[in-house]
Amino acid sequence: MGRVSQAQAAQNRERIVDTAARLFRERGMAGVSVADVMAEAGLTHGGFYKHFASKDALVAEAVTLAFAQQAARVGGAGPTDGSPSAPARESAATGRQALVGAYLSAAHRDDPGNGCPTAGFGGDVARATGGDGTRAAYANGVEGFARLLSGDDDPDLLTLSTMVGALILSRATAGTDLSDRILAAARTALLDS
Amino acid sequence: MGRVSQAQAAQNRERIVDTAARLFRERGMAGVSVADVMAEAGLTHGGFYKHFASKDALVAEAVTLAFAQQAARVGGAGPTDGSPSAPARESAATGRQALVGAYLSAAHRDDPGNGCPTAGFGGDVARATGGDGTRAAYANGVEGFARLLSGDDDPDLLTLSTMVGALILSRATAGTDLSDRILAAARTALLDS
DNA sequence: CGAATTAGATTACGAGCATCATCTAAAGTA
DNA sequence: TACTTTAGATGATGCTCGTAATCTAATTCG
Repeated sequence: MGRVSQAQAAQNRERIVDTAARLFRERGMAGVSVADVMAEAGLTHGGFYKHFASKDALVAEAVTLAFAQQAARVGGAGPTDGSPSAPARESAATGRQALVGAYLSAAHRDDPGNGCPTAGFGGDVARATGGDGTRAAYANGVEGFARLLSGDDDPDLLTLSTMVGALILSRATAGTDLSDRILAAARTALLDS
Repeated sequence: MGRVSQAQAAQNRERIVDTAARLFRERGMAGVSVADVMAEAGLTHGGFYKHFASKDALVAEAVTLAFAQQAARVGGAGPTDGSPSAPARESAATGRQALVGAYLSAAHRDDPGNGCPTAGFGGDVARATGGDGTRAAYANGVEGFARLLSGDDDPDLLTLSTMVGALILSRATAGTDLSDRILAAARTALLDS
C-alpha cells in the first residue's frame, strides 16, 4: 500500500508504542521481535523504521508510555511534573488501600500486559542494552509511583519494594498455592492501618 | 577432539550447568544462547546435546543448581530435604541479620551472576516456555529460601517479597541515587529488631 | 590387546532476528 | 491539476539461534 494521512500515521505510531508496551510486559523485551509488534499492530515489519530509529528507541518509548498510562489509570499526576494533582477523590488513605488491594490481586498477577510497568519491566531494564533512555524512563517512573504510594513528596520505597517483590514472585509461582500465599502475606501486612 | 574420561565428562557437564546458572542470572535466559554457555565453559556448542535434550532442560537444571548453591552458601538445609540442619552456628536471629544485610548490599546488587536466584530468575520464570520442570524448581527454591528467613517451618513470604523487590528495583535503577535509597529503605525496615 | 562405545568437534540445517534499500500510491502542496 | 513528499509494503541482507547428523579419537570393557 501507499501513503496515509499524517493523522493516520501518527495514530499508527501510537498504536505501535501501545502494542509494544503491552507485549514487552507479557513476553519480555527479548521475547518480542519488531515484526511481532508490527503484526500485532496490523502493519508489516518493514514500515517500522519510518517511525523509530531502532528497537531500543521503541523500548524506551514503550517504557515511558506504560508509566504514563499507569499514572493516568491510578489517578496520580505524571511522574515528572508536579502539577497540583487530579480532581477531588476519596481520601488519600482510602485511595491507597484500594490501590494496594488491586495491586496484590490475582487479576493483576494474571494480566501482566496491562499491569504495573515497575514489575513488568524490572528484570529486563536491569540488563537493558540500549542507551540510558530506557533506564532513565524507568527510574523516573519508579520514583513517581513510589511518591503516589506515600501521598506526599517523600517516595515510599519500602512499600513499593514489597508490592513489586510480591507481584513478581506470585507471577513466577503462578499455578501453585504458594503464589496465592505470597499475595495474601503482602496484603495482610500492607492493609493493616 | 575425541573422547574424554567419564569423570571428565561428568565434570564438564557440571561446568556447563554452573556456567549457565551464572550467565542466565547475568543476561537473562533469553539473552544467553547455548553456544554462549558452551564457549564460556570452554567447549564447542555442538557437544551440548550429548549432555542435555534441549536448552529448556538446561534451564531447569541451572535453576535447581543455583538454589542449591545459595542454600549451601547461606548455610541452610537444602530446599526439600528436612534433614536436621547444619553444624552449630550463631543464633538464628544474628544469622538472619547478617543474611539480610548482605542481601541488601551494593555488592549483591552489582553481582547478579552469583546472587540470589529468586531475584535473578524471577522475571524469566514467570514467562518460562519449557515444561513445568523449571517452574517447579523455582517454586521449590523460593519456599526453601523463605523458610530459611523465618528460621522455622512457616516461610516468611513477606520479608522475602520485600528483599526480592528491593533488590530487583535497585538493580534496574543502578547508577542512580534512587538505587541506593531503595536498598537503604529495605535495610532499615528489616534490620530493626 | 582388540572391539565397542561415546564425548566432544565439525559442519550444516531451517528459522527467525534487526535493519535497510527499494518500490508504490496516496497525501500534501503550489 | 501537476509536482513533491512520504507512510507503508515488499523483499533482501547478514547474522544468530536451537537442533542434529556425522566424524574422530580416546576411553572402557571383554
